[in-house]
Amino acid sequence: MKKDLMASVFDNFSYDLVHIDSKTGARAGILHTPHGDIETPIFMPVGTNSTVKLVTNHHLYETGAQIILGNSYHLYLRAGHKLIEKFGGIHGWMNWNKPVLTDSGGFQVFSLAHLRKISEEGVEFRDPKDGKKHFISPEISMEIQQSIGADIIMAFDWCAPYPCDYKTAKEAMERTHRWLERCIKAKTSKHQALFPICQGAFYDDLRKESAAFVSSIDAAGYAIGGLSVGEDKETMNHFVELTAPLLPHNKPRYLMGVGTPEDLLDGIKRGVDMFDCVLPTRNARHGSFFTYEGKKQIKNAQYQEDFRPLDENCDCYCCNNHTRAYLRHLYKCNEGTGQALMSIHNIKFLIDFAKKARQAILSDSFEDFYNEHYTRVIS
RNA sequence: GCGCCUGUCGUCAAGCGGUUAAGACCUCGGAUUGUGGUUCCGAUAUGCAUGGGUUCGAAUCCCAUCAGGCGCC
Repeated sequence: MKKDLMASVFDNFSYDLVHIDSKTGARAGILHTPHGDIETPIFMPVGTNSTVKLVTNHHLYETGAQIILGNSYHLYLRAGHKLIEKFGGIHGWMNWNKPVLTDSGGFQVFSLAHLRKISEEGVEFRDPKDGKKHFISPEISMEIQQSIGADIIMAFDWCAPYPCDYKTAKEAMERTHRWLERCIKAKTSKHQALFPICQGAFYDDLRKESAAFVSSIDAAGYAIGGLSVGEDKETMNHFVELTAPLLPHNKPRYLMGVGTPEDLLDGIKRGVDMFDCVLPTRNARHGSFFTYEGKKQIKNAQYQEDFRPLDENCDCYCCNNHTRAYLRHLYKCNEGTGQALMSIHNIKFLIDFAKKARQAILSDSFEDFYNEHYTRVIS
């Protein structure tokens, strides 16, 4: 049976594929959105509760962030999407004038597994804070995300766990597809782009089927979901390599929830354009920081009298102003300023890393860039 | 000077004759991937102020010494 071509309606979005690296297939492009252009490959900082934890907008702009994430599930619980709508959507609410992407809450179906019940209709959640029950369906997720008003909104999907038996993986994928059709029908706003999400867990045939399904929909961009959920890197790379080329070439591809500097290299190499991850901010809160020589832990004794910046090749606010010894002191004293400064560093590190990768692609030398950095950047 | 009390990891401590000498903090190391996390995991005292003694067996009982606290001259 031939499926009718569906369209996720959107205005003011387009993607220019500027250059493809001749040796690797890595892509450089520009995604145009109502709140500005996004140069890809891009790393997008995560700001679940309409703030990138510990980082002010002022510093966030300074990192060169071109787009940030919010989470519709968490914003629905607090502060409430209707309240945010009254402030002109998330841009007015948090006073951020660049693009925003909201996740649908689909991932919380996976990450808060013990607090939910899934049915064909949708998912019953329990508020982790007060235990109160809530119900989110594809339609409700669209309603929430339209009120929040991000530029890019995500389909409400079912991210299967890892490991996952074939039957469950297939069920999750098929339901994700049905939910995608419901999302498309429920979405009415034209100033937002809805990204479908490819699922299929860790089965080649399911991944191929899902990639074909989402590609049959006319959308402004496409996401690869359900990866980086506990599998090893080799496995993840295999499924990115399998999936990415099956998605429309003239649209951006977003690998959800990834990742580390080495994951960015691996993803870009396989044709991924967009990444997001909580790691830079979470790691910063826990004291570890990215450098071009690998990840390090600021609380280690070796930094007690280290007068260097976190990374000598970084020009973030933190590296321009403070030493490792000072930052270590702040962590030892449990001063939140240290975490805030290191969050700025880690975010800028990944944003710059993606930007450098982009330059390498534009000069058709991404393979050299990959080889130069891959082993160094791994801890 | 006399009397009483106390001495267990860097710190605070459990232990009251048979324990692999708890636990907490600190210190040290490691995790973290569409954020329920300033979170989670792991390591660290062959030794209980020192020296003797009693006992099959002592951080635990006895004696001496040293150190600290309190009280009285």
